[in-house]
Amino acid sequence: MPKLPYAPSMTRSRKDASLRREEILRATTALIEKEGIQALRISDVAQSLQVSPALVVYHFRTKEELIAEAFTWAAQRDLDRLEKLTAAAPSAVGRLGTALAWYAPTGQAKGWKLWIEGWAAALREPTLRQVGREVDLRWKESLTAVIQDGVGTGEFTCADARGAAWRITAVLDGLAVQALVHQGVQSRERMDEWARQIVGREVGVDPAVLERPAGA
Amino acid sequence: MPKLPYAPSMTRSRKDASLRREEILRATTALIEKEGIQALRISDVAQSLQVSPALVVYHFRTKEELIAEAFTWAAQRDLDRLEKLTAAAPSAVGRLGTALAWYAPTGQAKGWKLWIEGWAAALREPTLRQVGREVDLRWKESLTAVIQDGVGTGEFTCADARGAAWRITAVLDGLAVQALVHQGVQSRERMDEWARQIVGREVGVDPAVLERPAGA
DNA sequence: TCTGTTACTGCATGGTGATTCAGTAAAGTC
DNA sequence: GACTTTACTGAATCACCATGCAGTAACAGA
Repeated sequence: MPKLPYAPSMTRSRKDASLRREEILRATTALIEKEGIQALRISDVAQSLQVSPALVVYHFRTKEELIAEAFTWAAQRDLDRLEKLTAAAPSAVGRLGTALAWYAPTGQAKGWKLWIEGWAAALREPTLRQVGREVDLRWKESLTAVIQDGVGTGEFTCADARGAAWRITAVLDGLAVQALVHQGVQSRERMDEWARQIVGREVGVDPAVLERPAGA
Repeated sequence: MPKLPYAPSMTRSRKDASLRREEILRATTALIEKEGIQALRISDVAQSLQVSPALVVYHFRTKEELIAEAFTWAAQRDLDRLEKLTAAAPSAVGRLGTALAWYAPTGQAKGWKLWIEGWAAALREPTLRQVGREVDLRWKESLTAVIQDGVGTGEFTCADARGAAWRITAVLDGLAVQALVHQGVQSRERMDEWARQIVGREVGVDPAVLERPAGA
């Protein structure tokens, strides 16, 4: 990361605080995802938005606060998308398949590096641990709801929806580690297949029916 | 972490380089485990051994190098222990059970925080990624060997030992995240049970027979 | 158009902590 | 016991950034 000196623009731009805050949070998460928390400097965030470092501090009192809010923001974003996605599909099978297609580490969700960073940081920072726990909980609740729903309609067979959701979550986390950290040993297709296999077992359906739906 | 000034001792101690290096690596991994890579300062390592910060740099040219070697050392250590443990048990079932008892995140292995830190760091540092990959590989190979062994003796039923080892590894990683980062939602017993359940399914045995053997 | 508020900037400062270096002491060699 | 090698130290140095501050420009309301 080259550190160019801050270059002022002729005319200052000025934005509504909430817009600016969101911009900054988006930039921050992007940088953490690319370079890691270690390497995150306030001046990098500022530079990527063409503003002064002092502005970042103006909106977020400290760097720590910035990081905490960035994770909170990213979590909210992912969860909202999950809920939108699962709301869309007509059947429980479709909902589960769509969720998997997005959130399996082989899927479109780009956020896994961010979460791996987050895990490590949460080991130390109570604030981040709190955020992590809430996200994790909401995620599992959404998943539990989908499973119970499927059990209700007869699509799934599962004695313990909550436990199943928990186990599925754990498996996805573990797959993320394999996919992103030890990447390269297994093909994406095989990993996908295994994820569906484990999930299929949990809810008592053929893994094939969980293949990514056309519309997702 | 209080930062006391370095206090020289009356008489200098002087050790063989390889001993000193190992001491330093042990101290480094302990500190990373307790406080995280972020917080690791060379002077902390030095202080915990009652030596000068300069000595640490004398043995390891830079902080980065120190960290990389610390992970390598810790990995080696864990793998050696795994191999010793699995060599001891008489049956494949016993070996697998023992390995699980140690390396499930609910077990005696204290290193999981270190590895979570390592995953995040490996996302950026190629050296660490390399180390991680090798450990992961050796771990899976040991596991594969145990499984194949069990298949040979008729203790296990498993069409794809390598795949099973991979999946078991992924599940353990995921459990580690749940246990250490989102800790507290599930009891240790239930997590253990689920781990054995998943492993049991993979190798075709009743989870109960994988319960921690008496001697482990 | 004046006035106040809010978003924003440039610059300075201060703490931190890795790395350097010039030297010192223990151990080994002959 | 002189001489070399190796482990080790204390005291700088040096770069780096987060944060503080004193002011400036945009905008809103009257």
